[in-house]
Amino acid sequence: MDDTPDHNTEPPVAAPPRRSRRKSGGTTLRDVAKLAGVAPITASRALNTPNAVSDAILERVRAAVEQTGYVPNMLAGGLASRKSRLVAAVIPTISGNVFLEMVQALTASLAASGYQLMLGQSGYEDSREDELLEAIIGRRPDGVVLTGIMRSPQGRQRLLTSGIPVVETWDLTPDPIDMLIGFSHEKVGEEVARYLHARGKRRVATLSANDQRAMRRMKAFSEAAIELGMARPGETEVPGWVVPAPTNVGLGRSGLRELLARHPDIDALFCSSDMVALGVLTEAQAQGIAVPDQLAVVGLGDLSFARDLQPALTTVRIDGATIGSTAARFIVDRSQEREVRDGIIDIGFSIIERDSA
Amino acid sequence: MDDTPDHNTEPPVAAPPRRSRRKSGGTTLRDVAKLAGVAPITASRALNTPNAVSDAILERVRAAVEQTGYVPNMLAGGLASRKSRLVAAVIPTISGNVFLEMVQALTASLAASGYQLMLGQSGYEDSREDELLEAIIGRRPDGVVLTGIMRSPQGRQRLLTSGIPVVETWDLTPDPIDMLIGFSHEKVGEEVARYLHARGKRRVATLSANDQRAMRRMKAFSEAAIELGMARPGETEVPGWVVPAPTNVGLGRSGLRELLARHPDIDALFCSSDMVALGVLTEAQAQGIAVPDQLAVVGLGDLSFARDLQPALTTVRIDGATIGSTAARFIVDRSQEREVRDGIIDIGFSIIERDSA
DNA sequence: ATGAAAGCGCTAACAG
DNA sequence: CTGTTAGCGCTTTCAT
Repeated sequence: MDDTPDHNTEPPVAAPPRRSRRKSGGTTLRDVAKLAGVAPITASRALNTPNAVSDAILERVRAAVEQTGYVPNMLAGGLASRKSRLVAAVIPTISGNVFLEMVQALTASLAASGYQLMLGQSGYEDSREDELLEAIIGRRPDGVVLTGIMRSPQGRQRLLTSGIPVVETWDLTPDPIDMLIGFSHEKVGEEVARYLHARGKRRVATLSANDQRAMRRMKAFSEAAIELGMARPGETEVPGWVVPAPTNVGLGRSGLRELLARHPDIDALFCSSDMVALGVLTEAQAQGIAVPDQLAVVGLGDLSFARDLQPALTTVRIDGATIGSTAARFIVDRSQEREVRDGIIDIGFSIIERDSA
Repeated sequence: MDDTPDHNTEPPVAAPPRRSRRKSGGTTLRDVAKLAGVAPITASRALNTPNAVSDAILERVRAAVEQTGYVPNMLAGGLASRKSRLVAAVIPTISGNVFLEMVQALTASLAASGYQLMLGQSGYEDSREDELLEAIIGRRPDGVVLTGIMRSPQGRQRLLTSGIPVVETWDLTPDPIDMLIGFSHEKVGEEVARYLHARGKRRVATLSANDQRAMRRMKAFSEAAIELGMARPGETEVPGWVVPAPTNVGLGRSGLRELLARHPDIDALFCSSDMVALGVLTEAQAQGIAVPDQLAVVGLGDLSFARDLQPALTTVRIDGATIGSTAARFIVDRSQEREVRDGIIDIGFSIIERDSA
């Protein structure tokens, strides 16, 4: 509170040698407005809602922008409007290749609506996911796309209270945080088991990464296989080999060797990713094992190379592109206060029958 | 220009029923400060420069943060401090797999320093790159990582005047915008030609994506091959086949077929990516062509699967992880006003000799 | 070591 | 359709 003497009859003085922050030097909306001879807000409108402005002014503002090379500061805009036009995505890792299609579609769809993607990699560990979350929420993104279900209660809570639209993907849950685009990993396992059973395979096995979702697929696969009678007497589960995520071709090759050493009689193998499956195919070829007759191979992901392998890889297709573009649409709609109907969807999967099984 | 009557002797009234913007409802630094019984700036210091604050206050602020679940708004912080802690990366496409390692390393290294990555895909077209740029600069990132050299003069200019640290990667140029981490595509072509020549191959060919850098590698390869005497009389260049980027396995398979139809006698093939090379290997196997004896195959990228193929793929290794982590370091250093020495480096490449050539 | 004031560059709210 | 004003939530600058 200033102790201005009460006999001061003038409006508060503007004088006290005021400090001033260094101006960035960059062109601001103010500069543009001044040049165009309008108020800053009018220039703002000319850029953001051109219809709300007369043609003459629109023209002048555009010219001023052109002349100055003005680029709006979205940090400032975002702070004022509470719309950052940023969307964060959390994926376990980009190098597994399984999520590429989704990220690709997400980036593209968002860009088409003027949004940018912030990428975070959690590395299959729930702990890092939690850390990432704080960094993400701090940027006040207009949406968050999660790969998988957010398990950690703190994470859920944080996201919930942040009010940011959330899309969980790549899995199903009865109580999503917000929106959801996924499929049932259990069903995948069951269907693949049925698929192999129908093709006469009776001695099936699994080769899986040790991540949550892959393990659930394999468990369901094993249970369905047992149920279908594809088990030796006394066996309660199907032979399996687990490798660390993210998977790669080498793990597929060594995995097959390990499996064969323990169970030389297996006639079909469900792999947790196409990369592992490629490894299995490669090792089988190297060992002179006939695919699919001697050993049927099923992958997951339908990566771009799957159809072009020799033999062409039978695999479970997850439509990552649809997951990505739908997630983008959900978030853009939400962030523009449009209602999102059917924000919880099971996009399913399909077994693409090719030559390896 | 208010027309306040000049007989007004009172200080401007504070009264007029003032509108107020809806508060976000979220916890702000102010709330935390109030709870801790300190000024906002002190709370700010407790969080950002803990050393500048007494232990007692530090404790109280931390408790208040804990209690309220406060998450700093980095948009606001970035606006005030001119540090967004965001770094933008522009890559042609994520789906080609060649840049994955770099993106992976970039994300990880940045995250370790508290920075986040914004991903933009330009799609191998310079035009989209220009568009992206505006969106990027608008967010005032603390750095921009470009894949390849920025060709467009407007783009260069924009970046230059923006004052944002820029790292161009994956290529060399005498006049980079700012920092540079790359290698010579011409040298790659030459070295591969020499490599094949030394292994007795005399009828070499190329299978390349139509992107700028790949084409330059192939051109240099062809010229070196000619120079080395690996040409039929009158030939001015080596046989080649061009496919659209991004490459995939299918293009490799069909590419080999096309090449063989036109030049049945080729004995070595330099592919512009490991994905294409995998396609070539697959097609060769399908056709019963012996690799490397009948046909040597060299890829580029040393993707994770290269070593595990059968035959293991001889390829040109580009250390994407180093590109990514170095770029991250450069940008973090710069953004913290630390000097970056040797900001222009040629990281080279190496030919990884395996079984396919 | 702590605080008051003044913005960063923009847009929401209200008024004409 | 255009303008005024008051912030968005934080940090800088200056002062103590």
